[in-house]
Amino acid sequence: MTRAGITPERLVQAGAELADSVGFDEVTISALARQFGVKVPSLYSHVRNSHDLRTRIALLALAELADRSAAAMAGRAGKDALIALGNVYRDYAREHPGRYTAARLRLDPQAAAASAGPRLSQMMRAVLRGYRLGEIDQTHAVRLIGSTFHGYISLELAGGFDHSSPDPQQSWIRVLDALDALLRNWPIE
Amino acid sequence: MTRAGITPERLVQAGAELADSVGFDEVTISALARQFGVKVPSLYSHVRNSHDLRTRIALLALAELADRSAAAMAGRAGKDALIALGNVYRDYAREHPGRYTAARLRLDPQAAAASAGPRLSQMMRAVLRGYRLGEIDQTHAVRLIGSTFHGYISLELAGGFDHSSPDPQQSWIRVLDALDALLRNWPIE
DNA sequence: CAGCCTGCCTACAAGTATTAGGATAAAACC
DNA sequence: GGTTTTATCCTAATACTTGTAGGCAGGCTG
Repeated sequence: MTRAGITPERLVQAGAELADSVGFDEVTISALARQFGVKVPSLYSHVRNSHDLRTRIALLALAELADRSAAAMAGRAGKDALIALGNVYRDYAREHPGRYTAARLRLDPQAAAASAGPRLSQMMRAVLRGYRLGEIDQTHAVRLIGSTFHGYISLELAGGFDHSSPDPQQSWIRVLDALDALLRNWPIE
Repeated sequence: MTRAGITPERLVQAGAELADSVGFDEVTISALARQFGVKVPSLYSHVRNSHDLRTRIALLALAELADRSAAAMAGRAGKDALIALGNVYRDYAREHPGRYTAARLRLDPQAAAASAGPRLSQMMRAVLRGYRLGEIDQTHAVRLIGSTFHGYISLELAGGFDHSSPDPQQSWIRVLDALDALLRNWPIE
């Protein structure tokens, strides 16, 4: 019998595309086997188990996100950088909802450390170099920005803004404006 | 054989508790049947299917959240109200992580309309009465606050702040401060 | 007390995850 | 080029989940 030529990479790629089209939760070993025209147990030569597969998709998503972020951030600072980073996250989530969800998968510490996650954190800190914040306030600010980005994107993705005006795009711009204003004028207690 | 005395209410309650202890995704008809010492198909007399069960848990969570919010908001305004509402969300998520996750389940339009969701929206808008915002800006602000609350809580719940100082509690306070400052000084374009 | 309904049951079908072990195509080696 | 090895795919089997169909009997209703 001719071999299907499956590799872990092709599996992860197909898994990522499947996630984007039917949702990350629906990414299943069986569905992938069907797609490759192969029996289910065959995939266990390439991937340890379901969790392993999902983790790899998460790693792919994190890497793609970090790459896009780095490209967008290059040569920008201050509000420009903030907007660029925000748009990278939001656009990625809209283009690849399944992968964006995957990127939020909780990784075990070692996998997390080896992932592109730290690179993303650095990008966030880089944005803050354009604002004058103390060491500790920088951490608070990273958390605020991360929360706001993620919160907005996840609500928008879940359809939370579907049935109400005004245009989410407008709100997004206002959110970025608001974050910038906040960082420029960080409240000191 | 003696009857187990199962009702939809008891099922949903047990499901909510199960969600809090092992995660909303792990709430399964089988697990509940085991817990009630009953065969799996028996539960289908009380609940239409798995989706129905999950929806009901979501409705319970939304109602609890709305009740707590209403209680906390009574007699408060401005920053006080903002902080109270934020803490309700955060505390609820920490006490009942499974239910909080359930509350974010996407409901079909009719279920959503009949849920406590609208009550929660009203609460959010009530907070904004303490700040002077135009009609449209109010919607932007609702989205910003909702995003920030949800984003922060979901990152904290996912353990995103686990391995870095400072204390998340401090960051949370700063986030609330920041939101208040922002609303008081809403950027006009 | 008779009958009916409801709450639980058994039996079954289908989908998914995972392990064990076998067969063979393709690659590696002499 | 032939042989050995390895990796890829297979069948078989177990277990768990959802869901449907239909049966039996405990307890309420007339």
